[in-house]
Amino acid sequence: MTKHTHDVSDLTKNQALVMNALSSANGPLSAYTILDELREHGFRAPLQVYRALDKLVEFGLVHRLESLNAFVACRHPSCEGESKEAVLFTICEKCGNVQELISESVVKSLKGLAEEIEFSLKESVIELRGICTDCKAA
Amino acid sequence: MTKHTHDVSDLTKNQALVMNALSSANGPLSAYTILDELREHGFRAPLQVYRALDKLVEFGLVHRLESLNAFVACRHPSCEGESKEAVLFTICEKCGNVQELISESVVKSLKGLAEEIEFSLKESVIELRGICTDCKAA
DNA sequence: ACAAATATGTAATAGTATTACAATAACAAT
DNA sequence: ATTGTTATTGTAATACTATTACATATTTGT
Ligand SMILES: [Zn+2]
Ligand SMILES: [Zn+2]
Ligand SMILES: [Zn+2]
Ligand SMILES: [Zn+2]
Repeated sequence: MTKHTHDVSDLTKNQALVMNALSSANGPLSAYTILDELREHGFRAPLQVYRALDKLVEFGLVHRLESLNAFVACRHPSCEGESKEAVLFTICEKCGNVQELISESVVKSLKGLAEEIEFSLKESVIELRGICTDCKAA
Repeated sequence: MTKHTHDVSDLTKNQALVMNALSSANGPLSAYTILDELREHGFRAPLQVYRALDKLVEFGLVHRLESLNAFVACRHPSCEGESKEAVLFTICEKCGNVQELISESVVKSLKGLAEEIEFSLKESVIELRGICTDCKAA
């Protein structure tokens, strides 16, 4: 039986390297950017990155941004388990800044909708595109 | 000044061909699937498809499904203009069925959230993954 | 020690999207 | 009609993203 919580000490070598690359980045990274950063640590092929990413996403430590084809370290205390239905991102189209949030009100309306149309919701992809506060000011 | 409404009669030859391919499909198609279908009509290169898709998406006649890397004809009377903030999709992970919806309640909570965090929302990507009614029954 | 399961290495390939440049067609204004 | 302008199309090459297939190594449980 797999454990239901995960921290860095649970990770394999490659997973830890990828996790570290994402954690120390100030925003989302593409798989190939991660690969390039980890070549000095022995990475040679995309699959090494993709395999690690698969696991990290499964563990809830990393999120995939579908509209960017990129990955970002989770900034929440716990996005594991059920909260995959809930997490959402804002993406600034000017500066690229990405913010991770959970909105109870959004979750509620989505679950209500799903129930209404009898759709068995497993996971929500919610990516809000626009201009962030900082860029509006400037 | 560009017109604010678009129907098939406004479209260029390539745009019309791509629109027709998507309209007659019963679900989303990838750009390369469209290309293959249109080879018999003279299409030779991906760019012919992507250029048409760009315009069709801009017109609101076609939506891009980010989590599928695919495109689908709009099934709504009018998804043009402001409603890009509002449209959402359910995607059945079993049968691949895609449904396009607008939920006032979801729109409202998203706009409320955006206002709260002072994010200037231009467009929402909302793709709900799960199991559709038909597949639950079976 | 042994078997089973998990993780890793490597190469090849498949799938998605854009850049660059040339040619053509559509359109408006002389 | 001719010119200048813009939008559209054609084509090739390239870049970016992700998976399949197969071999090897490591970890885990007994
Ligand atoms: Zn998270
Ligand atoms: Zn910004
Ligand atoms: Zn629509
Ligand atoms: Zn289904």
